[in-house]
Amino acid sequence: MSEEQLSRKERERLHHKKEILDTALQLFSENGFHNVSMQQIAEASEFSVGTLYNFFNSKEALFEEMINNCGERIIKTLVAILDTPGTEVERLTSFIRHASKLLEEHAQFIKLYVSELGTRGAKLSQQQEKKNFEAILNNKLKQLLEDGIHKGYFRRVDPAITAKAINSVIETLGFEMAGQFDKAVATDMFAKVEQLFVGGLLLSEGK
Amino acid sequence: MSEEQLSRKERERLHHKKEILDTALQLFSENGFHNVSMQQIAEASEFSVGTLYNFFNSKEALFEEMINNCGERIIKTLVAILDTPGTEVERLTSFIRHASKLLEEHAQFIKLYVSELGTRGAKLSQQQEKKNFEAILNNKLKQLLEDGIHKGYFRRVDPAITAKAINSVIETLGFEMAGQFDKAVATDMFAKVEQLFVGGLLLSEGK
DNA sequence: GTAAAAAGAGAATTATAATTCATAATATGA
DNA sequence: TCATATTATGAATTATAATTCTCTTTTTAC
Repeated sequence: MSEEQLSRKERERLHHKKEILDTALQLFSENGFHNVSMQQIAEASEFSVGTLYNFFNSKEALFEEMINNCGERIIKTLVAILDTPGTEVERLTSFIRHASKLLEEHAQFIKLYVSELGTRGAKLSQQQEKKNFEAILNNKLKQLLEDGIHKGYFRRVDPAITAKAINSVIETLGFEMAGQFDKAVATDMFAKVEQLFVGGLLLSEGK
Repeated sequence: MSEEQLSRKERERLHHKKEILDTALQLFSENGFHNVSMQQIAEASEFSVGTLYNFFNSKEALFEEMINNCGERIIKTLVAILDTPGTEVERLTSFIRHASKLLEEHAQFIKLYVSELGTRGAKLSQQQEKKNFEAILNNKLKQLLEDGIHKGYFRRVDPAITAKAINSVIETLGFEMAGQFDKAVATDMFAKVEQLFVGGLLLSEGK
């Protein structure tokens, strides 16, 4: 009932909403929540301020919807990668490699997420559905590491901290690259991350 | 001429300034730059708004001075630790261990720094002295790792990325703990970070 | 003890930006 | 084609908060 059965009108409305959200993402991630006005979003998206309020109850609501929207998409992709069949080593490797591509597409969002939810997180997550994207990912990765250790692939490090470490680096790199993404540089960096973590964790690795 | 030769009045003034800066740090790091008004800072520091403007030209200026103030102090401590005599292994270990204590003292600031300078960094650093604290630290750590690799202590990982990884984790942990710091938890976490990195980097480490 | 200077106070001013709302344009269906 | 309903518009309203400015209090120096 909610899949294909949308009237042209409804589809159009949804499309307009998406346009607004995309514009907002762009602006917010370049300037931060407080440095972007509804006016600016209106101009950039070629709608009027009134129309924005037609779609969203408040600037805050617009922001939250945008965050959830993007976060959902990204997390789905990453979780899918971690759930791929294969040994833990292969999956970890694949995860790090894919992160590079994902950063390319979502660098803007990641930057925003990290920088706004530092001071905003508390308030945000209390109110609404408390989708803590980072936590979901951390858990998933921790599980993978735990399994890998059990099966004797990895050294006996702490899975939780290691998961955090891996995610932190990825986030930091994404952060740094946002705005001036260079595919070659990114690929190279992530190869080094892979070497650092996968190499550092493997029991077999001699030198 | 600028060390001890300050009149009581000057010392007092400096002390007042410090009080304001401390209050500001507290408020800013709990709520973010835009969610704290000069009014609030005035009330919390028990001065009037007018007096704040007596000390600082603008809210922006107050913020920047606070950031530089704190950053300077922290970076000095960390660099000192990295410059301590001893082998690279010892120094890296010591660095990670000290980070825990440092976080305890400066968790608030670190949180603020990370969350505000994401969207603000560009503007800020262009204008003024461009003291990029993170970069300084990263370089120092990178150098240490490079030396350690040369001398055959560490595996041949990429020093720059590894430095970034270590700093990222420390930052992330600091971020998470800000506001609800628990010494025992912190110590434990950093022991695990140490195990992960120092253990993972050492060539000798068999299991 | 008093006049000049310095520091502090906080109400008034100004600027900015979120939100509302009366009006206009557009689409729908008979 | 016209009446109605929907959607879009952007100027007007309102709220908030930075900054200024005049007045008061305190300190200093004679």
